[in-house]
Amino acid sequence: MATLADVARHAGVAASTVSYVLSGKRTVSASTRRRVERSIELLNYHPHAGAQALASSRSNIVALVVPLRSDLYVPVMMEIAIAVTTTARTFGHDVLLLTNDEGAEGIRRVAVSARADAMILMDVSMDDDRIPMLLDVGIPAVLIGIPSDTRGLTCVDLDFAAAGELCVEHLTGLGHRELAFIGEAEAVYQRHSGFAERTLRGISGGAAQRGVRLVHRPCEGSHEAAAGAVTRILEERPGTTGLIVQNEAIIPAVLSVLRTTGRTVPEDVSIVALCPDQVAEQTSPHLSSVTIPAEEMGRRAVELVMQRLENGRAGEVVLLPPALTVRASSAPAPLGR
Amino acid sequence: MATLADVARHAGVAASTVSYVLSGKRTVSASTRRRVERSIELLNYHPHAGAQALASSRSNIVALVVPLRSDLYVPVMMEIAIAVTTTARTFGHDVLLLTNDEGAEGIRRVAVSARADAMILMDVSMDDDRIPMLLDVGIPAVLIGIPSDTRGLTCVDLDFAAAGELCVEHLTGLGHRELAFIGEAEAVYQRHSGFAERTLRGISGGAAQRGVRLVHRPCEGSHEAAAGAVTRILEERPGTTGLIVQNEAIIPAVLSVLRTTGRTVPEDVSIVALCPDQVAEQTSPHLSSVTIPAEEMGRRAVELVMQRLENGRAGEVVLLPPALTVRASSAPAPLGR
DNA sequence: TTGTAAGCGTTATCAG
DNA sequence: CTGATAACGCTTACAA
Repeated sequence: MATLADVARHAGVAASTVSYVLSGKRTVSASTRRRVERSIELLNYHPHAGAQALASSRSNIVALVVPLRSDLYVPVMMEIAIAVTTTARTFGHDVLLLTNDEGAEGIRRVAVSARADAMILMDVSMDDDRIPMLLDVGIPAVLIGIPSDTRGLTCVDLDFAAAGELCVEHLTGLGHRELAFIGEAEAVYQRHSGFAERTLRGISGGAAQRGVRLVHRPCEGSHEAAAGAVTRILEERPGTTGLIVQNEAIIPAVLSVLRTTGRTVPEDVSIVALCPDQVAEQTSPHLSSVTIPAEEMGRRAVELVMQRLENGRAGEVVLLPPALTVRASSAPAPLGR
Repeated sequence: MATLADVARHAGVAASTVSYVLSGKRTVSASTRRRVERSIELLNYHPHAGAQALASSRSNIVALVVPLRSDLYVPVMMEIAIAVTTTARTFGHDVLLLTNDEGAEGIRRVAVSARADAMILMDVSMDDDRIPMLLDVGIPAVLIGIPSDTRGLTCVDLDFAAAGELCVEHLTGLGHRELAFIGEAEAVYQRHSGFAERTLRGISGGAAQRGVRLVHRPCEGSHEAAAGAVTRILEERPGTTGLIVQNEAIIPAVLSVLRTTGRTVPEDVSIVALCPDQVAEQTSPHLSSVTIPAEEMGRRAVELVMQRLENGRAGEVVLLPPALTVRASSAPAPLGR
């Protein structure tokens, strides 16, 4: 492998000049620039990442911490991870993948060893125990998700409260007066996942404000759990005509159970889902839904973290406004009874 | 941040001694070791990753190239990625996430800049254009998936041919004489995805060998596509009683369509899926299936690549034997007609 | 068992 | 506009 010194010698310039040609941090005359570039080409030179990291104290790596729980919807995680990676590349950064089983210790490890110069965290809970560590080591970071105390933090997330309320608004606008919310697994609420709590809050608030009835049922990812939840809702509140579903994994199961029990969507029951568009369009009928803007969340997270890397200041909280797409699963509430 | 020199000074030893205490590459007397460790603790010392990489020409990073297509089943990809990451950690390595949109160039970039010292590739096609680059730059690599020419390569994958044949064997063993195989999207075959081709080959061969009829229908991920495929199969071959499904995304749709058209599973039609256990157990009825051992594939890939990093030699191809779990979706073929 | 010292390949400061 | 050169923090022969 050719080194910078080799290139300098070959081009007949100083090592620093080669470095500056590469970084553009000072002006270089067109002629020497050309000579240097030619030598780089000829010698097939590529800077050594480790040497750069050492000399510049910049690794050009951003770490991404992904959850390894299986009770969250994987495709959204993956889409965020991919958006983070491709966006990071546009800033000349690579992405280091960390799993959450290392916990706060993983954050320390990567920060203190200077393996990464910034960090993005997914699946943030209201009182996330990684946050103290983050603030302690002082690495620029962005959270995808919003904890209860955001002081000194930069966060980005879908405005899940508004998203929940939007679902309620849509259904009540269609005349539905009894709603049910099939949410995430109980464990998700128990660990105070911000997005789950906020969604619930938005839905509850929206229902209260509009004077419509609401039940909330957490639900595991299995067909059986979904069947149980739907059955119980329809037994306890037979007047229920509007269903809001947040656990993407059980969407097919919910539809299947409704069909089995003789309810037609949307004539008897309307459904609104909180899920990626792709999921909403994979069922029959296609679901009216508030999309999870995974790509945008990943992209914005990188943009924010790069900004922090430049001018240092933190404290921004970006809430992405929800958008509801009406598809075939929601319609005016059936008349009378 | 404390440096190794700081620790050496504080402990009253040479820098090299500190280094050797950390790496264990030469014996250090218990007493000085203790002194050094105490200083490390006290000064809260952590080695600088870039400096280590420069001095040792080892980055302790393995790059993982993930596909960004959406026509492959994402949860499997994610499970592999997570298994790779956690296993890499047990070898003291971190994982750099690369997306395939950088193509072969991304491989070169990471290899020549010494950003990673090894590489794992997912979603390998029979004539993958990244392979020449891999051999050219000479970075130790492991493919998850098996190309047609494996010379000089190390690969690991489920034995998809055997898996396909196992499905056929199971169904014919139950007396089914007319089978249909609902496969991956057309595009997957067109780019010669190894796993898709091998599965098809295993199924075709198994069917021919046992003298049973077989149709193969590629299928996109949408409900509509699945409905179309199932409908067409049952129209053209009304005697079909055994279904093999490889595209995990459409499993709910296939079940839904069968129910809609009045066929009961497994009384009228038996189904065997090639999918993760989790997916097979998320439907009603639970599906008999050959599992995709995602965790094992990721883990083995890392083990193999670490082995290559140590003793250099390549050339191993590891085929994981398939295992079929009988659940509620397969039963003896209906009698006569 | 331990110390010395020469790199590793860049960056960035200081001169010119 | 360009050149020299001292860091950057660690590893690893080579000596002792």
